[in-house]
Amino acid sequence: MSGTVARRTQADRRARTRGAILASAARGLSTYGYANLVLEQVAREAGYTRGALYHLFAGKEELALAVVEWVGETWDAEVRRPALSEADPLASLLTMARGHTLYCRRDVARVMLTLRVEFAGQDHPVGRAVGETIGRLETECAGLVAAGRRNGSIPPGPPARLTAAAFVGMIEAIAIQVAGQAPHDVELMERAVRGILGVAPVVSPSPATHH
Amino acid sequence: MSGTVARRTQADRRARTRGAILASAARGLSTYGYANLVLEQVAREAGYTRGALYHLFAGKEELALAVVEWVGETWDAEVRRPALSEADPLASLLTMARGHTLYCRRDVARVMLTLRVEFAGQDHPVGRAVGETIGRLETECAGLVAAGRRNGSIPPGPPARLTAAAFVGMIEAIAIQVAGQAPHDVELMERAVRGILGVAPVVSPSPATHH
DNA sequence: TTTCATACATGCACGTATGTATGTATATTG
DNA sequence: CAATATACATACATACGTGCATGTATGAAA
Repeated sequence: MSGTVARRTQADRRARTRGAILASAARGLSTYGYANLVLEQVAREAGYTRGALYHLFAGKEELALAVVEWVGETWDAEVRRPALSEADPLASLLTMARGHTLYCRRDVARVMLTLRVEFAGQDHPVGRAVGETIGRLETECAGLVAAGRRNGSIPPGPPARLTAAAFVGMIEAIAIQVAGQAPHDVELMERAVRGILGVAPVVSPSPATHH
Repeated sequence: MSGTVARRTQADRRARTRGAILASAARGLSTYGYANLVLEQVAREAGYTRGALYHLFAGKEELALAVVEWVGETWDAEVRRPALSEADPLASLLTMARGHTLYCRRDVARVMLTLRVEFAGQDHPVGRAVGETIGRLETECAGLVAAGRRNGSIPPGPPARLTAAAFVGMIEAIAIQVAGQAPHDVELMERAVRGILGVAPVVSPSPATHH
């Protein structure tokens, strides 16, 4: 009722705190990775102490898992679903790459890459969670590649699953590498995707152009 | 003189031990990263204890720096120099990408990527060393891109420096993503490089081909 | 307004990994 | 073969961060 924020319900308070800590943890994981992440700092940057953090999350591992899930959901909504709504498989893949480029202009975007690299050689719940998320994405992209090849929009090439793996790893790398360098980030991303899929460049590759 | 290894000079002994620890540390950094690397394990896998390690290296940081230098040198000899000996800039870039793909079939290859990701957001000597190495490489690749565009083998596109950054980040990612999946790793790598550079695919991209 | 539950803060115990100091074996020099 | 330096092992001190237990304040319910 009142315009002020003075009167707040417990549930709202809890959710707000949880969100702040989650966002802080996402930034921290992006920047420092899991091992170097110090919970004291996470809590302080969110405006709380470790007490609040341990009240809302069972521990460091649960916190990281929650961040992974959170980032995964926003990525799903902002990148994956819009891409899948395209009619053509090739268009879906290109839209996904473009969307990811825009998504990566924010700082939390590195979370997945950071965690995946950090836990690549180990058997850790957080690493598994990231791996499963990426794995599902790869499977889906493999389906798009296969469909595109069937309908002729994508020429044949290496196995769809492997092509999809290269596609996912590549858009992750490029997006971060050239993040924010608009408009070239999108341009380079599209070029790379077309390259991986074996689709010819949009601009005439012929040297006969007027110049 | 004698064929046995029983009689060994101190310098030789030192160098051998140093090499073993360096190799072990490289594997460890590849797999676990810097923060998760535990020196006890590094020494043990090399056949020594932490005593030997601390006798040869000032500490964890110096060890990591030595690994970075060591990996950088092998990469320089096995990938960069052969690539630069190509006549055409485009050929150089393609050879570099191919060479890196083969290089990444070994386990130590991840070292650079792992460290770069881990120290991306921080100001750490090891991170700086990696960053400088990659930076020099990017500068060199930017020169190749510019040269290729001048002589017409590479079509125009985003700024050379940015294109080079995307190139380097991408070959790192793809090589690791599809490492060892011969022969598709090389195929996907070449496709991606051509894509980034805007060069048309080798196989006829025209839909008019016989099918 | 009294009572309870929940959000959050503070302080301590524990494990773990680094770095260093000390001890022992192997190689070099006279 | 003595004497010394160097390669390496072992033992200890220290720091740091997590997890948990306890204490305090704020919102809900009677």
